[in-house]
Amino acid sequence: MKEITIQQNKVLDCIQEYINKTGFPPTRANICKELGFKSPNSAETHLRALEKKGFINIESGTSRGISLVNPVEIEENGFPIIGLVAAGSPTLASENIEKTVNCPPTFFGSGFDYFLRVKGLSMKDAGIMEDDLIAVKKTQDIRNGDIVVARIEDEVTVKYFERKSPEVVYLKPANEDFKDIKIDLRETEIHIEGKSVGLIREN
Amino acid sequence: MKEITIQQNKVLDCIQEYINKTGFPPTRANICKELGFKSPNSAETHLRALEKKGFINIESGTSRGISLVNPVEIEENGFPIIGLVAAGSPTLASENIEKTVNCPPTFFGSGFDYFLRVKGLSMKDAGIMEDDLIAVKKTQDIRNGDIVVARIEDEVTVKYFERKSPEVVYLKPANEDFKDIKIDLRETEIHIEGKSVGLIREN
DNA sequence: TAATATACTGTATATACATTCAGTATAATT
DNA sequence: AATTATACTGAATGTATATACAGTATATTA
Repeated sequence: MKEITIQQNKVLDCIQEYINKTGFPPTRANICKELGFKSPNSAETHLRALEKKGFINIESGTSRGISLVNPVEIEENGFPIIGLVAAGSPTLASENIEKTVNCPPTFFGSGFDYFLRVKGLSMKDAGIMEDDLIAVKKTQDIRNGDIVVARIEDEVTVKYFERKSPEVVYLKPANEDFKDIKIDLRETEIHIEGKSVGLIREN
Repeated sequence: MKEITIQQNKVLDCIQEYINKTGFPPTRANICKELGFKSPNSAETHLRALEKKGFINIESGTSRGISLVNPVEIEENGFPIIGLVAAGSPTLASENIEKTVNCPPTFFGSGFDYFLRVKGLSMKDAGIMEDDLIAVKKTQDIRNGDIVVARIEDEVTVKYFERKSPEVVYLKPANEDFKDIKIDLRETEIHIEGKSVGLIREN
């Protein structure tokens, strides 16, 4: 597998996307339309180059006869595990990523963005134990009773969310040893990083 | 999704196989060759029927414009989910399999064999809640404190395992509302189906 | 009893598509 | 200095392909 040029890579990505979108490979004309080429021969030459370099196969004389040599598996996307550090926002910056977990994006239904490793036992009665991995979906669509990943200043916690009034939010632990956190939005800023849509426990 | 006829099903399978083999959908002529039809219209009418019944989409005026509505995922690593019924051994027989989950075999470290859907809250203090999926590894290598899937007669339960003496085994729940189960091996037979090596919670 | 769905063969045709040929231009090799 | 690869436009062409139309036949439904 030789090196690939920027344009050739665009064509390769275009083929992948087209297949994902439609279920069948694109024609030369389709590729031209997607990438703004004005001649089908532009696509043709790129396809020949990609074939020569081993990225695709072209079935001669066959419409849409393009097949990817190494099809990108739909679940090739590893999901990052982010450590729940006491301070700081859980960012996707690489220095915060413990490792990545290979699992289908639809593993927990509607999709999620990353895993968060839980510290402490404040949610133990919700079945969330120390070192569990919470599947977090980045969203602002939070309802009362949802388990959210919330950030107050630099402190990140996982708690039940409950909005009592427009100004008052409660973050409730699921452990009698911990107390509810009452937040007056007029005094304190709160960031909802996302909500928990699933859980994985290793060992 | 209406009922499908035998011939239509053959055509549907043919499309799936063709895509798996070549990477792109078949033409009417391809289907005819595969299934022995002598007229492209044979394929055409079957395709129209399949489209009408919702099994495929056909992009009009487009060569090979067939796409499967429910593509069979290439589940190389599908693990079965087995319902934990009150009675009976959790077998891998297809009638007991809810569905399969696509995840890497090494997801929980050393490997596992199937998922068991948990009923009841007897292990709630161990963070195992109703409807959680326990990753079960079939093994007899059980140590005190392991969470095991045990079968007594026809009853299957998930509990902590503790062997007090060569003749006495305790199955301990993680919930104060439940009592320890004491088993005298001289009186009662106990089968260890495996032990829990991980957990998944959906939603 | 007429209509509709299934299951085919066989012919015909407009067009969707692959593919070649002729150019232009730039950059990297040899 | 001559190739070779990249990166395009533009036009032309044979054929691969979808798709309609005309039949034949059986079974099911209204």
